[in-house]
Amino acid sequence: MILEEVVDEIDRCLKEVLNKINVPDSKIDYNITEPPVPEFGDFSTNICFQLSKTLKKSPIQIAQDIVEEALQLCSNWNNRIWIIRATVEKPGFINFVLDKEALIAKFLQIADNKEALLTSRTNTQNNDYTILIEHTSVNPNKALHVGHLRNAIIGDCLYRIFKKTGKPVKVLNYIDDSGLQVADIIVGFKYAGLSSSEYYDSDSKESKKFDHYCGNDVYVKINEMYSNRPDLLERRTKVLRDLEDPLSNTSIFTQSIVRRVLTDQLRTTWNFKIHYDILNFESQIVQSNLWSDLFEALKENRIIRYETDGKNTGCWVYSSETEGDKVLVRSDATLTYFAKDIPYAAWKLGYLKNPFRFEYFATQWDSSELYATSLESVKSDDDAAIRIKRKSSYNNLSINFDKIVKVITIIDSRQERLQNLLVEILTKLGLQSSKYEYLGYEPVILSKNTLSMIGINLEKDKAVHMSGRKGIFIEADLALKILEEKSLSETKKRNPDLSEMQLLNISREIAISAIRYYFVKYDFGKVITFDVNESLSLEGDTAPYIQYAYARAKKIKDKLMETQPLSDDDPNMVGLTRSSFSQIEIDLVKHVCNYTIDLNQSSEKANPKLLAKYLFKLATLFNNFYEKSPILRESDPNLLKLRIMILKSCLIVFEHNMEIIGITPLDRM
RNA sequence: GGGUUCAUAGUUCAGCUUGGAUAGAAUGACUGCCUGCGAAGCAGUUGGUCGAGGGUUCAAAUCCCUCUGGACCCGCCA
Repeated sequence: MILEEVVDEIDRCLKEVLNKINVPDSKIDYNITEPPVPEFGDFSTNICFQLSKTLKKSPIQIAQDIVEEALQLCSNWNNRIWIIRATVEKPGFINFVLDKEALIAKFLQIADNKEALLTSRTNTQNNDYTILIEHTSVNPNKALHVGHLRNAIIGDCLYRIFKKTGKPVKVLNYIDDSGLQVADIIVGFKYAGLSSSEYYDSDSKESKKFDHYCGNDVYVKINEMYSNRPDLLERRTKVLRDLEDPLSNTSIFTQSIVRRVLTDQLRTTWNFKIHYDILNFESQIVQSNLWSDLFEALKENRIIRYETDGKNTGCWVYSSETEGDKVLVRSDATLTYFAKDIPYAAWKLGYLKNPFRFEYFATQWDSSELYATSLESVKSDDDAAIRIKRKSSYNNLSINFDKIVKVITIIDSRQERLQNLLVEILTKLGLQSSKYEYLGYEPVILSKNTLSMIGINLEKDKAVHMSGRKGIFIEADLALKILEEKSLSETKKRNPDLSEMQLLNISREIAISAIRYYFVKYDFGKVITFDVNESLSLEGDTAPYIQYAYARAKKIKDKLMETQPLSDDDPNMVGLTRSSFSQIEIDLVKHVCNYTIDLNQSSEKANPKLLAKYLFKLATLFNNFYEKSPILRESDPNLLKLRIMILKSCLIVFEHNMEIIGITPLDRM
């Protein structure tokens, strides 16, 4: 907030200078940034380099002219409140020095004001729109592995960023309950003699979670069996066909299996504090009229064509300029995977009439309600096989599809190509393609060490991709468990006075936070090599480091409250001069004041990584401050007041930012 | 073959969108600091011709081209 004003002030001065020397400011693309080292001041501009061509003078000459003459004549410069002086530095930079006393004085006025610290002045108040985020979308035939977790956590952080910056947002989770992978386990249960009842009670502590059982045993086993049991492959084809009829025995059985797996999957994601609003079931999208409506539109607009010769004879095909031909409808009239995505996307953007109602599905960890798509026609209350805990009526949730301004889908980068095609088609249908964004991230792969832990030994020192089919994966639940144990032993050492229950709670929160932080701090374009030992660390650039800094801050505040209730009199600068506060305090104040800028950027770029970086730096600066600026034994009352205000502001920003990343603030750890 | 993407310290990564001053963290190794607001911490040392070559520019890790190496995508699979 404050720093935005400072930059504005500099900008106003520079604009006036440009005006004086008759250069239109639109022609000059300069910036105002923080210089690399503190000796160069607090802000810096490259404007002289940009001017040197048009003015035909050397940058350093221009810099001197500006600083010594032009600036002195500016009305803005004479009325300035933040900048003490401007200096010229060798190649041609102009550096500005911030008035630290002014900064601190202003800071003291807002340091315990949440509004001022957390709200950007650029925030608009128009809430008449909705953003959709779709993430997780794991096939309901297996447990989530750490790769799925990356998807879910990125998506969830985005949701939290939008929510915290006041943007209306809903989270979707697409459930492919009629695809090949689900069919695989159904074949396992129905035709390969694998039991589906053995693990029925997923609440019992003894039994394995049903999603683990399906993914680990059934799915892997059935895929092994296919190679010498061709009859099972035929069965699968039949299962897939049966699934097209929602009232078939196979469908009803499948629905019950899918619900059980899905419930266990959600249990995992809820452990990681991930929020959803709607589950979209593919089977219902297939049953709805979305496809037929869209199919007509595609034909009418001549976007697809029926192939009468060549290798795609008998298929409906889309021809892309860049990607060649893509089959949408096979010669046996079934839809390809890609085809199913189009009406779905078009529906999300409000292009097709919404056929669904949203039915209560469950209450989540944050006590919000989760809904599922529902088609009135196929839903009957005596449908005993569909185990849904019916609450009351259908709709506490309403989405106005006319107000959707953006749909963001979080996908594995391997799907990016298909998504490109999808956008192409949407554009041809007349939809604004900028509304449909997909955010591709590189996958999570497993290190050699980790592979050998799950019984796979490689001769070469290489990491490999996870594969549900081959049983090569680390489940999200397992990663959490490993880290929980690791942090429990640490927590135990440090807190001998706490009960077992308290220790378990604390170590659990640490583990969840550590994993969430780990998956957001990397760039989307980076392949993450997951290693059970190295990835699950508790020191350095990790969530526990941040939590530790927070716990220190919180402890001081609690002690202050006990000993000397904070006085409410107006904090001011009386007795405080530049020499009384240190560089560390200024750096920390500047960083705190910078929060809204980073928050905005993170929101605009849809990138939570920036806030992870911000948070880590905040913790580092706070730890510095903690070491060098004692609070409880500070005797100078003015300095004490300043430090208390810094402490308070840090706590506010810590809590806000930690909630976005999903790091639990702990008083003790 | 066509396309996407990555390459920066022993290791894992920031920085590249929008070129700017001495390329930053973390971790590892080595060394200090707990009778002091919690040492999951702080301070210090070590460690990089930013994959190679060329081009544009006053200025290139950053932009453009070529090459090398890795990953991924390119089915009437999903």
